[in-house]
Amino acid sequence: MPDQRHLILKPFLERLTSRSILSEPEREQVLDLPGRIRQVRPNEELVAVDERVDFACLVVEGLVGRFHQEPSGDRQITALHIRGDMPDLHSVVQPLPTSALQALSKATIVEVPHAALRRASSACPAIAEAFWRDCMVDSMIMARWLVNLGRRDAKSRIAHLLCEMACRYGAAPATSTIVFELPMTQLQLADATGLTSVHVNRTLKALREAGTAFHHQTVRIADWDKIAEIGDFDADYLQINVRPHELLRPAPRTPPDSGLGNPWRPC
Amino acid sequence: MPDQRHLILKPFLERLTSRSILSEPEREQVLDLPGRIRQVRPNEELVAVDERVDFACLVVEGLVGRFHQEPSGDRQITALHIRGDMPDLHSVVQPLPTSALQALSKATIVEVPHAALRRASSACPAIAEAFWRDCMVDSMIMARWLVNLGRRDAKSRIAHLLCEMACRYGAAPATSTIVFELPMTQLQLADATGLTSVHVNRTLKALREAGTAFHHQTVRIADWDKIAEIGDFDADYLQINVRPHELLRPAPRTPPDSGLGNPWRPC
DNA sequence: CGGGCCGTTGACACAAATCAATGTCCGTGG
DNA sequence: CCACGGACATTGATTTGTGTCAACGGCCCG
Repeated sequence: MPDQRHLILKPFLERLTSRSILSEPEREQVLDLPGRIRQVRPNEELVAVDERVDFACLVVEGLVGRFHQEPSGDRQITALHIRGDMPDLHSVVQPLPTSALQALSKATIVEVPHAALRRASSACPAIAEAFWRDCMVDSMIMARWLVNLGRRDAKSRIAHLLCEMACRYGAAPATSTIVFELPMTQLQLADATGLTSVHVNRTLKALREAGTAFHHQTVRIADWDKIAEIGDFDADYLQINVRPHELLRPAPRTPPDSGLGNPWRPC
Repeated sequence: MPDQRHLILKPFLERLTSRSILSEPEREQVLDLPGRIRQVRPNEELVAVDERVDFACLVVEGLVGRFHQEPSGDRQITALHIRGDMPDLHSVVQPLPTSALQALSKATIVEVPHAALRRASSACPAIAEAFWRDCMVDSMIMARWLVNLGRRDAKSRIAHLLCEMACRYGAAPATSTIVFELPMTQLQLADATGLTSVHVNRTLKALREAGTAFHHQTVRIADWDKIAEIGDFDADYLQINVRPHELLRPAPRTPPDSGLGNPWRPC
């Protein structure tokens, strides 16, 4: 059933090609990746800590998070992943997870064998590079979260997170009212922002006065500029709408070699 | 002067091979990377935001950090890098930085052209994989920092950071007193832990009672177990002393294919 | 109908920020 | 050689943001 498979892998391919340059055969190869579909319920674990995996998870539908559990019982979510994301892509080079992957909502995921991902990436350097780059975008998002937790108060933190998710879902920026589904609870929001669910609740109330509401898993932003300012949000780091050809092609150094060092020898 | 170059690149190669498997010619290729040496003073910027780079920085000596600046003037350090680290390796696939790289102490760095790194990684998939993996270790460290800022109080945060740096410098764990240089100020420590320098000072005083002192850029840990408990520290995530051959070799799926999906076709 | 999970609100406690002053060290220049 | 300025460290008094504890309401689902 290659048709269904293409339907499932298309968002992933689009994610990759939005930031990387892949030729037609390379795209085909991504679309031909095998995988096993799996339906999960809210709070179900996709990948457990210390349990070596031989596949990576692709999110087809729903919201997935990376969870770190403290001995005290406190939890911290360090990443959120939506449809088209492969939260686990790094497990190809790092098969022993140090944190757990868990669904926040009902979700559909596809388990893609590492073997297939490795074959694709070692056969085509461009695919390897695209994988690597995608992992680095996740990393840049995490850096922002670190700034968020380290230097901003509750109102800004939540505003920033809502802005980020609005952009990742493709709903923002926009001049008219923005509405999108964010299938998570206030407690999960607290786990992601390093707050308590009680304080998240109070802060959401305050944000409502600023025209941004989160009710019934739905975010409604009346004034994008305002919430972006509260959250001190700038979407650049998400690398959405970059022009891969413009960004990556211009040769870093002049082709005849830069005179910097040793000549390169093939291995 | 290949001898000097080897001296400089050796710690980097050792970092790579501590977690990845490289053949002899692949190792040679890493050691043959070209680069330009540069001496920097404390607080000097190595890479500025939004300023496209065509090289990656290798830390030969000193301490380097990734800085995010808020409009309010607050700063957050999202990563620290020591000798042998390439804080910038990801710039190979992401040449437009969204945060700045800055020296915390006097430092020696080498600028390695992206062109050379790209040639090495596209010629040898194993090198590409090693680069990718190293970036992912940085990412795992960042995830821990996120837990640190999100869920721990000042004492734990600082304890955790000191533990991490002790391990990365190779000074810990140990049963006897641990002593190592950490060339940063209390203000920089505050910028890394999401605290104020005033509160860092008070917290260091409290940690001194627990047998861990930080004076004159030197950390002295009398009781490793104690400080590790305060910081809720477990070194696993640092991927130090992993056995790459054991971890990576065992084939993820059986060679004759798993029956999961499409046959693989070369591109 | 009842039991959970989630959201909501209030009173209070506390960790960390803020404001402010003083101390120490070190390099520089008179 | 000493005076000076600047960066860093230290300490106290006070404020404030967020956590904690506790109770209640709504809603879905069995």
